[in-house]
Amino acid sequence: MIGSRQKDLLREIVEEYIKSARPVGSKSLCKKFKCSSATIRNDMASLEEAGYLEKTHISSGRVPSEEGYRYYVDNLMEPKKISGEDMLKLQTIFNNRELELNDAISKSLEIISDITNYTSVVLGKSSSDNKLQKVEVIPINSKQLIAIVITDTGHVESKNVYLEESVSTEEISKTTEILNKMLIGTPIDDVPSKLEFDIKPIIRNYIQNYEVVYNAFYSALSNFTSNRDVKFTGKANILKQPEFNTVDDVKNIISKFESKDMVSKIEESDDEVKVYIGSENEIDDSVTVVKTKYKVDGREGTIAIIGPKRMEYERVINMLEYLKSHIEAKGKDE
Amino acid sequence: MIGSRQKDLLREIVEEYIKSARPVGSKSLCKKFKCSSATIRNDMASLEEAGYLEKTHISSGRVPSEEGYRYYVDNLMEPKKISGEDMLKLQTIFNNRELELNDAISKSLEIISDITNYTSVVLGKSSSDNKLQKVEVIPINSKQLIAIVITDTGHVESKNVYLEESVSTEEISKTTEILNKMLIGTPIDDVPSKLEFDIKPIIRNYIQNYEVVYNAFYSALSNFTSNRDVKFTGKANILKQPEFNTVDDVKNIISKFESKDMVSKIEESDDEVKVYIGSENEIDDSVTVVKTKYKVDGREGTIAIIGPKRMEYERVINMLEYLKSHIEAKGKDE
DNA sequence: CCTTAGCACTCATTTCACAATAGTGCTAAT
DNA sequence: ATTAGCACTATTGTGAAATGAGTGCTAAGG
Repeated sequence: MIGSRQKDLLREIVEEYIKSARPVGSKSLCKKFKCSSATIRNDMASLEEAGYLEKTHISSGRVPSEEGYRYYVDNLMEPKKISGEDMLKLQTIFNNRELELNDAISKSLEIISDITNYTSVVLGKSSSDNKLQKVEVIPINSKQLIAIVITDTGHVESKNVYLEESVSTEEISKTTEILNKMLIGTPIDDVPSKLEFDIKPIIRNYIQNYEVVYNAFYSALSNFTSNRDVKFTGKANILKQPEFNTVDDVKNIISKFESKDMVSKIEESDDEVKVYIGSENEIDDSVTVVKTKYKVDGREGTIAIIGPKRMEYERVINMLEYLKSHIEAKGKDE
Repeated sequence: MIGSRQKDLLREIVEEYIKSARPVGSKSLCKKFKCSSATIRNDMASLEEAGYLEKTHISSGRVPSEEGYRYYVDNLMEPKKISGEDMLKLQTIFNNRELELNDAISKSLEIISDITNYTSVVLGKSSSDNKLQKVEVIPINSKQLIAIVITDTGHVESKNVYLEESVSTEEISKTTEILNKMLIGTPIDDVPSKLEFDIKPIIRNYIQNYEVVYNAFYSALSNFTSNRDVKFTGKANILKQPEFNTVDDVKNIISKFESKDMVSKIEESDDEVKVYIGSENEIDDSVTVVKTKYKVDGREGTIAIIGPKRMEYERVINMLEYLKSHIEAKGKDE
């Protein structure tokens, strides 16, 4: 248990450190707490004992520990409204009806990244409860087709289909007809199994060279589900943060950003804005990831901000909340 | 004019520096040239006079200047075949018939980036001489449609269309019919002007609320031309090069990579593999960009390798040539 | 029991001097 | 044209000394 003045002290230290990026010494807090540096030092010692503060070396000022930030985020931070200035910059984007939702999201994150000097990430995918609305097949030549899948929410994806052997036009259109008849309304995730168990037996009866056709369509239609994309904005911005002041730090964080399995590391399943400090996230111990899931008709995804642990938490959390709500509002009236 | 031994010397110095990344001293070259370090020094002085060599400080060994690299690439480098090892790694990718061309390109560049520790870039766009093959329009609700454009080479793009006011289904399908009748076979670049001058007058006669419909389709169909995409692979790899050994160097090059107008900086219009050393390229004075344009039915683009000026020129040039020819070969038989 | 003044102590940072090293340019001799 | 010899010069590394910010602890006072 820590006392009430100690809470104030912890808050003050965290906020000061967020501003200055320098260890906070006892003397600098005297005026604010109207007491001597020795008193502050005593409280600091308790807070260190409790695990909320750390020293960089034996005679340095104090720096928040991971637990310190966590305590600050959970208990001390006062939920401010998003600042008028920040809001203004984001607003213009969402007021622009011309902009498509995806572009609006990208643009917003660009702005957030620029004004905060953190890195932002958007991960999008088509919602798994999308339903298939139509399959179009367009022949390019005797061995190549294009399959186009449209979902009920207006998402379109196309895929080239290569046939091992030539197949007649009638057989293709026959297959397409069957596919449409049987697949319309099917959730996109269920398409592969439906193809295998319901469609395959039927095609077999109608189509001569059914294996060739079936295989081609199977590979074309079953890859739609896992379509995700990670987009980073402002990788260079986070490097402006003073924590990245050695070559190795910089190289390390850039490599982490390039990592292949970023999707799984970023993806968030919680609707709230969540904060993952240091070792709580999978990217890197030296950063904090603030993220949330958004969901609008037909699409869902994660938006995230990556910054140093010494991050402007209220500001970032507020901006993400604001952004999430605007994405979802804009999504609805599109 | 520089003499024959001096050419050999320049070649030797460039190659040694490429290997070691350290200024090359006169003593280290005695055995190779069977003469004393003083002789080498004399020749070095001439080469420096001629602008091909530089010193990092008054008493350091020599380093190639930009002109030195240029001379090396143009006159001294002996065009080797691509090494068996390098080739093997790339071959397996192009032998895999499953892989789509775009994926094959990405994968190859990933490999090149990994084995060389340089950064690679692919910039793709649909070829400007593509022709429109079909326009599909699919209604989502009374105010939203999806327009799908397919080109003769099998490229598909879709765009959401928002109508300002509700328009009847018949009017939409009527418009679609007109569009298809008049636009099939039109080069994709010519679509906007054809819309304005040929189609608009016709729609006016058939469609009641023609302005709403026309505007929606115009904005949907005229944005297809400029669809390009830059994809970097291995941004972190180039940082392994010893030239990036200060925080500022690293931050600087990463910022350059993030720059918005990368498309124009990377895009190459020459079919040959071209080398842009230092200030010859638009990215950054400290790097060399080796790039070439590739062109296959329906698509064209640029592949590029970015490395330090101290780059393994023959190797990179060979790999790019190899890659380009394989891309174009694979493109043909798809 | 909480607060505070005082003091000894620690560690990071900066500065300076000094030696070692690797290279050059120049001159004079071959 | 080549080379041996020598003076000269930056860079790199090392170690010692000075500075400064900040702590922990003790003892005294509310």
